[in-house]
Amino acid sequence: MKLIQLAKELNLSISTVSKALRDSHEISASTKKKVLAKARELNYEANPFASSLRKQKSKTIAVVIPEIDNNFFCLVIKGIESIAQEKGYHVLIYLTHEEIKKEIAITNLLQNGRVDGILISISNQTVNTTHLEELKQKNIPLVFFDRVADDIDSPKITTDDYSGGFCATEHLIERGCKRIAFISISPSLSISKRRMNGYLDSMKKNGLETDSSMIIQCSNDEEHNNQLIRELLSSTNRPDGVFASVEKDAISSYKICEELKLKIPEEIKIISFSNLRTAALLNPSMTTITQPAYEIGSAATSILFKIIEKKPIHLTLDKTIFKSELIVRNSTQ
Amino acid sequence: MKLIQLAKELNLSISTVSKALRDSHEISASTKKKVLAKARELNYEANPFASSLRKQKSKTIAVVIPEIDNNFFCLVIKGIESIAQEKGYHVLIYLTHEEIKKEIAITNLLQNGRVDGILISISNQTVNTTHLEELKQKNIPLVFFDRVADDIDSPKITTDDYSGGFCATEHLIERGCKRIAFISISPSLSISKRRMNGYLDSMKKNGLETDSSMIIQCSNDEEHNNQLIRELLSSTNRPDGVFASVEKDAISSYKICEELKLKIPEEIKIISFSNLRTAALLNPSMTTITQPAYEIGSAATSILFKIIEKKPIHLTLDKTIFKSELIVRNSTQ
DNA sequence: CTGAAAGCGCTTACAG
DNA sequence: CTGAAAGCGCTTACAG
Repeated sequence: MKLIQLAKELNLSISTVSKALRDSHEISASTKKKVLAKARELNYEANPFASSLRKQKSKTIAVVIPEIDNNFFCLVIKGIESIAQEKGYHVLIYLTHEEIKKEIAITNLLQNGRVDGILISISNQTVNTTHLEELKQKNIPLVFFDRVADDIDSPKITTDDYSGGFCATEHLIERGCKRIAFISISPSLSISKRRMNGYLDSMKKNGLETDSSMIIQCSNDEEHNNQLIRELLSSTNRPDGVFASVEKDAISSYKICEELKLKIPEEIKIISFSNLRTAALLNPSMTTITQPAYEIGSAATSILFKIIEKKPIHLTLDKTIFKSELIVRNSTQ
Repeated sequence: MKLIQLAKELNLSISTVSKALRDSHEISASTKKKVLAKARELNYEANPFASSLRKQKSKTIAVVIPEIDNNFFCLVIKGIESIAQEKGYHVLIYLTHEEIKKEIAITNLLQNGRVDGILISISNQTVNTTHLEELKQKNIPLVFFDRVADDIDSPKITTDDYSGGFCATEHLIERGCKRIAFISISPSLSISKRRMNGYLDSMKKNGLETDSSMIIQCSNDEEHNNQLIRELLSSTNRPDGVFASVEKDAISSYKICEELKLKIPEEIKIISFSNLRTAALLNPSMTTITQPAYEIGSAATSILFKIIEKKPIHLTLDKTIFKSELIVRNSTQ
């Protein structure tokens, strides 16, 4: 079903039909009515590529994330989709699998008009950010969420990661922990640094020692990470508290504790940043710092649309920092 | 960066440059080399809408699913993405939120060339399938997975749902359950019927009674579903076994048992279709029938590409049925 | 208020 | 082997 066919059916020119469909003020109400009716009857839908080519707009946004089998990112996508659907926009999904190489390949694909804007949470290998700078230079609207690139001047939606790191550590200390192991995401991520700084400051404030043996820097090799956690938890001076930056590592820690027959929370307490729906049902239920993932997704998307629509952005929106919530459960009892 | 600019830089016509970029046999090796080098240098990427309009191909597929905050669908997407990335395809995501109205709106958007193919798992409200039939009539490649529309002649990737339903029930009966409550997804879904038939046949085979009070037909109103489960579990002749078709309802059941102080598995046993990564860590760990979600996603996508590329499809692939796995844990001990 | 025509940026059949 | 030209299906500035 093309415009020309629709026009023939109506005995009108394609110009008139096209204008009627976009509700142009040049067209009479009666013509509009006839055109709309016919279009609906024949289920006419404009060819998206012809429209996009002509209008230089894609009606599409891209979401670039490191992984998808993770409740945080799933909920973020849900939030993104809710706003995009409202705006009649399409959503492309790209996974970097935590590889900078893939992230660059993806951003290259997005350089030439395929999308009107990009929402991105960078990979844990992303240190050099020239590929992101290039998007900026091409004036492609760009909004970061959660894992942001500090050196790029674009809106950033995050949670209060320093304070999350600090409060989680304070909580463990209040519950009697003295040797607290911090399991980091990649240390190069600023989100990871902020969480770790919160942890370090809380430890220092309470006069507790931290040494490198208590900080695990995770890589992308899951098995290797588990081995590091296993070694730490089975060492003679093992920690009495584990603070995981991502739920994946908390789950690993639970499994390794079971393996080593370490009792949570009696022998070791566990806390984690997590959006697990089952946190309350775990054995024992897990204390979490939970981010408002859905809200992060929808807020980032709203800001992206402000840029796309060239609306003014309040400076306060430009660096939106959501609060995360400490939910105390039995793993730190 | 447009083709015309690239051509000027190279002192060649745009035809030649275009052909060189697509490795046409009409172009000399030396010219190709020069063109490729320059294109890389200037980071040239063809305008996707111009290409798509001209070639009548979008290099994009759509994934239409009822929800995303669910481990099954997350893993499916991961499987889909792996194949799409390999093929250089883009992936659009659409959520129906279990609403037939949204499903129809989405399929209408996909009628006019926006995608080269569609992967869909239908909403639980989808009984009438004319909107899917229309896609077929427009020759848009279509592959169903998990929640399939039986009456549409398209490839369908599923798991052995009847046998999953049967084995789960047999397992509960072996463990001593006599009154087993089946929590269904929407009854209109064929996947739901198959699971329920497996349940019913196992009950009958073992001479156990089933009455309608033991079968909960879930709606899209989460709170209402929970209320139904709560009423059932607090009734005087409550079940001694719960078989949930989706993990969401199993999680609700766990929570309600806690609320009612019903001990799992002593007073009530629970089994569920589920891809929860934390199933083994729940209190108690949950017995699951687990579907190979990632494989379902990648298999469905491979078949979709066979259709897109007009390769012959073996009849055996057309109705691929994966095996799901019964993983016995403590909730049915 | 309606319509003819140009043009978005590519690709490809055809001419040379 | 290279290039001029048509055309994919729209939208919109312009003419009438």
